[in-house]
Amino acid sequence: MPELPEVETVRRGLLPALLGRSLSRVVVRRADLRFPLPSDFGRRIEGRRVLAIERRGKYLLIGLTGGSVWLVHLGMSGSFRFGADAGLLTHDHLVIGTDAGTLIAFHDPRRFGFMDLAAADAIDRHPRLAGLGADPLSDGFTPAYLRSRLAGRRSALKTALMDQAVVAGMGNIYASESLFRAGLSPARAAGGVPAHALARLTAAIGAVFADAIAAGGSSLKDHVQPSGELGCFQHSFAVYDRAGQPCPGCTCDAAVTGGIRRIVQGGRATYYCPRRQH
DNA sequence: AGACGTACCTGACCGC
DNA sequence: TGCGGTCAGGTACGTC
Repeated sequence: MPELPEVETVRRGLLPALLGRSLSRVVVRRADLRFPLPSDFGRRIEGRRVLAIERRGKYLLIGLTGGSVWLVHLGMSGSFRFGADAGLLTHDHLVIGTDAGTLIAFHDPRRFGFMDLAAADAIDRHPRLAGLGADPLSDGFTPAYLRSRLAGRRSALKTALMDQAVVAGMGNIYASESLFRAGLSPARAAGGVPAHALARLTAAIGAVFADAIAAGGSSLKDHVQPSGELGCFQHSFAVYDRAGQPCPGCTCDAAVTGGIRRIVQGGRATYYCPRRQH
């Protein structure tokens, strides 16, 4: 589930429950996520107060009193779940109780998620964050930036966009969606895209992410889903997982043209419209 | 440095 | 109903 828009939605959902609160009780039920939790993880965050919840790319940065930052990556299947007081589920690996009485579980069936603790004054040098490219919601994400990062790259444009050093927070779904919105073929050589097309792409990425966050935010009004999960919302995609269907606004007959095409790039599924993306 | 394949883990789904 | 194969929105790491 989690690409940038989902992580941002999770961040916003966690804010009212955690900001300014103490993590009064922390129970580690499974320490072996994608990587082992830091030693004494539970003891080291227990009793700390949450000063800030930020996001860089797909990483959540939860600033705590005592000068440490709790770093969270949701991996492929991680989520935070309210309502753990009604009972824990399989794959609730971490349970947090706040001084307001809220219980929040970190739930991750595939255990591709991971966490770390870092010193706040050295957070920029954290190995997971140091190599991240510009976040598309930041001022630094410009056509000129994208051009400098893609220059000389021979890989396919879609593959390059998913490199976290190029677009922090880009994932497989929104890479296809952004390229559709920009009218660019995912198979183009990344280094050969002209400036005017990169300007379109920069805007398309921003718009696709903004729309997805808006959709998440609106469906998150009650901010606890029926499942109790944060950040899981229905979102309709223009091309992703729609092979054979007509793309939005298409005038051609999908039965004749074949509609949206699915290809595999770097082992990942890519969806695009061969007639409207070049 | 960049590009590519593989590994990690569980669950859902499909065809037989 | 059961079983094997395939696929899934993530990153890291070894190798070329």
